[in-house]
Amino acid sequence: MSEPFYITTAISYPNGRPHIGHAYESIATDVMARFQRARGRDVRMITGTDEHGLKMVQTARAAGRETLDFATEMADHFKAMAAKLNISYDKFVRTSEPSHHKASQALWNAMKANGDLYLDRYEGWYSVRDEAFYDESELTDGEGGVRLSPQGTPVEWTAEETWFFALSKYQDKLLALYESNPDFIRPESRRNEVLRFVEGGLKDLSVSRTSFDWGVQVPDSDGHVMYVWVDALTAYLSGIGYPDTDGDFAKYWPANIHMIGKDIVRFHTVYWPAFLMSANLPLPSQIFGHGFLLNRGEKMSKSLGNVVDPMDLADQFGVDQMRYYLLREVSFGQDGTYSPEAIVRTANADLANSFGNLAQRSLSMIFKNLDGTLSNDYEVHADDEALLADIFTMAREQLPTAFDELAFSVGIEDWIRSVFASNQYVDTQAPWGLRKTDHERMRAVLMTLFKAVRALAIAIRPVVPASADKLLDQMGIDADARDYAALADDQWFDKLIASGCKIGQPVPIFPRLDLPEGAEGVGQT
RNA sequence: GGCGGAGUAGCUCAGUUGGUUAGAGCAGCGGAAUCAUAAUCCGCGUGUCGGGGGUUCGAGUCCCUCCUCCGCUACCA
Repeated sequence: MSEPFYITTAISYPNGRPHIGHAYESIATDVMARFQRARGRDVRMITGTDEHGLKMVQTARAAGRETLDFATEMADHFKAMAAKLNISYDKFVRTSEPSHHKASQALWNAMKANGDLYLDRYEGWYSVRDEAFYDESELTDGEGGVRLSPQGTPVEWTAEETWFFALSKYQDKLLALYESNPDFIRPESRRNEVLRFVEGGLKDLSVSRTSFDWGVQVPDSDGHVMYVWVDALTAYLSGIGYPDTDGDFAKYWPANIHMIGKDIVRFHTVYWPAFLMSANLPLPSQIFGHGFLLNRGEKMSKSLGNVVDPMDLADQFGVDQMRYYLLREVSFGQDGTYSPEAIVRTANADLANSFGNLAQRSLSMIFKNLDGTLSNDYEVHADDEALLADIFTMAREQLPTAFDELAFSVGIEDWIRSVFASNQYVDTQAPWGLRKTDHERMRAVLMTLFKAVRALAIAIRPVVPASADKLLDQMGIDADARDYAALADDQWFDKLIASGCKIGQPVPIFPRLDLPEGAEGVGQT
């Protein structure tokens, strides 16, 4: 059995429709999942929605809806986005599901059994909006004598009985974890921030609420629901069957990667491992905090009115074009910026002009000049060997090495270099000239190109799965011969020829894009 | 305030442990070719490497300082 690989996106808070940031995270996670599948790993990918907490109740109420009803509608939007963007998740966890409640309660009981949960009284300035208590010193005065949190939300003096998690007990263990697993938190800059935070001392964490009931009931403690983050993080466990520790859970836990946004790094790198240690569960290998996407360099916000619907972007430019742009142009881990012009420019330059056209011209010549027939009984020249050697080095070594490190833009750059090399090869060999002067040599060149295009398509397939498949379909490559095992198979071409494969009139896979009407800033901005 | 990151060609960025004339892609200009989605290929960049100072035979690459932007964090009226 192949080695398991478990990866998750963050469990999104669905008090609104998904935006481009959600799309970005899902795409990056999906590319990693597809890449690992291609490498032969037994992949499990989980995504979902974190539906509890007062904010959901309030948002639903403002919309005149029942909370669960509203949550269901929003969760459906997230599912629709995933479907549209070709996200290959195995399970979509909704934290409102009974099975998830059961998992959260099991985790709770495990932490309690370890002596890390205790009931106490909490008094302080509480912000309903932030679901957090603040110290007196953090507050500012708002209009009409209202006290405001650092986030500018109103706070009220609140006293309630609450369960605490003994986070302070775990300070040393967490620091030891970061020390012995330097890659536990990535990228490096996030790791440093967390280190400093934990070194500064940890206070016990309030992990239950009594002011509302939309959440997971605390076991044997009427009136208490769990703090949203306790049950949200548990989704990574419930998604693979916990508390049943056999089956999928035994196979996939601990997770290889939790992919999250940089804004929730602390919950995942401090609270989460502490909860797991408390429950005596193994820890995930890595938490990766990716950056944010900026719209033309500006932060997205509802007030600026520049929030982009990923569904619209996909409709305008194409799903694969959008996936490609986000991974190629954004250095993963850092913030990135996008604009219609940039997406169009990149998609046209790389996908339509360079790669799409390479495939089109190659297959077209095979169709027209060789009647679509493939053959392997030609004399190989040094140029042919050099091109294929270059491509295989990229496809089998460079790109995989980069993708393993989540350095998607680096791997894609290696890929596009090989595409450039292939176009250079076409022009240098000029098979259209050989057609008249040296038909045998032309055949060798076209067969070399066929092999080149296949390897290029397989290499980039995790990023642009639908388009790559459309191309490989036209090339007669079996659906199950599009992974790394296929790239390592020396016999693939002979087998393909033996199957009697014939290349038909090719159809372009990446259309050239035009800048949509009304897009501002044509040219450089 | 503290800590950390960033500031390199019009745009987006690479630049390893300091070492030959600072690189890539895109955009732009010129040329070639015509198989192909008017796509491709070749050629063309005198950039104050944020400012200043320093160490060194030699610094984009180390040290100091200042400026700007960003992140985390602390606090004061």
